Amino acid sequence: MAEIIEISRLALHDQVAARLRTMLVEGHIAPGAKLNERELSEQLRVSRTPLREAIKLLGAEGLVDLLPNRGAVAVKLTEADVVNTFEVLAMLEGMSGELAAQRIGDEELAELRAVHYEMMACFARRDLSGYYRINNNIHTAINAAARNPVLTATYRSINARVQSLRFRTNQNEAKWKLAVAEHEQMIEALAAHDAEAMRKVLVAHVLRKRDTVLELLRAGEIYPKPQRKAST
Amino acid sequence: MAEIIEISRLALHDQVAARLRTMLVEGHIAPGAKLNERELSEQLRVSRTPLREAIKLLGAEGLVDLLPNRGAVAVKLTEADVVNTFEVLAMLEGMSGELAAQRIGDEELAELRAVHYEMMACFARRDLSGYYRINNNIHTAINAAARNPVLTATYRSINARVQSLRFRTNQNEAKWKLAVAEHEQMIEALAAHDAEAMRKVLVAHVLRKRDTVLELLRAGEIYPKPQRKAST
DNA sequence: CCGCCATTTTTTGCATGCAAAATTCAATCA
DNA sequence: TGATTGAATTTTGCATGCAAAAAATGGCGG
Repeated sequence: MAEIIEISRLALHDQVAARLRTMLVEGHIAPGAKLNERELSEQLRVSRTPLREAIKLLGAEGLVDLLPNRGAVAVKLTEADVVNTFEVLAMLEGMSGELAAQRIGDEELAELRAVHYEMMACFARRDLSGYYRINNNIHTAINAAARNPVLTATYRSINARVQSLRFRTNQNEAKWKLAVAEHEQMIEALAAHDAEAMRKVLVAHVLRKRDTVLELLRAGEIYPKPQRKAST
Repeated sequence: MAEIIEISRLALHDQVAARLRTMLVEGHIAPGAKLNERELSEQLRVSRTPLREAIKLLGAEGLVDLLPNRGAVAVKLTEADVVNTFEVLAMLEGMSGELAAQRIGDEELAELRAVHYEMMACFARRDLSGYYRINNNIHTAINAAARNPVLTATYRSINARVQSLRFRTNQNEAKWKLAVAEHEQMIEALAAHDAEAMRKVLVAHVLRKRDTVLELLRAGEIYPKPQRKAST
């Protein structure tokens, strides 16, 4: 019964890491931009020590590139990086779906169905930001239903790297409808506990998102000229 | 032509991280053991700052558990952790194999075959440590042939978490023979560019290793009583 | 006018110092 | 005797300072 005080119990370097992560994912720090320690430490009102620890963490997560004696820069994914990242992501999502179909419980499925309808409401209203938010909840729920924390953490980490790109894709009507249709199939596959069907639809879903991102990247709408390679 | 001086150009925190990683993987730091900052900084002859950065890194890699205001402890995997980790690992290996079968080149295949025979030599001599070393080279080569750096990095990171357990498994004759037979199948599948066969044999291979590790864990040969849960 | 080298400035990397939290230990009380 | 509370010690977390490396600036020569 001593679980009350858990809020604000986060270490400073974790708070800083979370803050930076958001700034990177939401594009407040542009891809390719240099992360100046002194500048950021003043902006975030912390000393350089926890900031440096946070930056090292983001480096391990693949969100920034760490250059020895030259600091860190926000990763700027090349087309090849995007292809490779989504290749892994598709497989991880596929696996999540496969396991979720086998392991999901009735209550979870009911809740997921409810969230699905919420998403449909957003779609009906053409509320894109709400759609994105709920869509994310659905994928998180599927991941949770797979009952594998290692898988969940791995997926999260790799997904974060392309999250900033996903953020910028403007769904056109046709693609949006397709995505919604795929979500319908997911619910059906889960209800039927059809692992293979679930895997297939999720892989297809992710690869379609990859293509959307690649289109944008090729159109140069995300950033002028890709040149840096991502590491990790 | 200026790629000469790249050795010893590693940052101190990276050297420390590498050193600690080895100590953890090879069991020089026992699972569940606390990582005392002052103690380690004296032992490794560095100040606490780079040491702390290294520890944070290992935390992100899932090799140590970071407890707020209470330092870090070497992860002590529960049975559930082992099952979950190998579940992801099997899939990553399967994917590596699948892609490698599609993408491997003739020279690569020839080299891999050569290394395979080196491994067979170790098997014939019952040279376990040589076998382990070369076995690892083979899996690394397969991973490289998949031509996906993101996949390679992800696999490496997750594999490191169970590497210390793998280290301790004493192959019995029957299992060893089975593993060798599976390796034969891998070479065949790669030569035939049979992606599905490759995936299957690798998944089976990893899951068999999982069972071996689980046996040891259940026998209590690795550590007396598992209690801590791993995070990340 | 452009390029190259030396000097200054900035920035990163590491060490140390100090405060707060946790752990340990002991003394007191039930 | 055992448990509990409180002080002493240890240990973590963060800030600051200093040295080395990189970047920026300026001067010189072509």
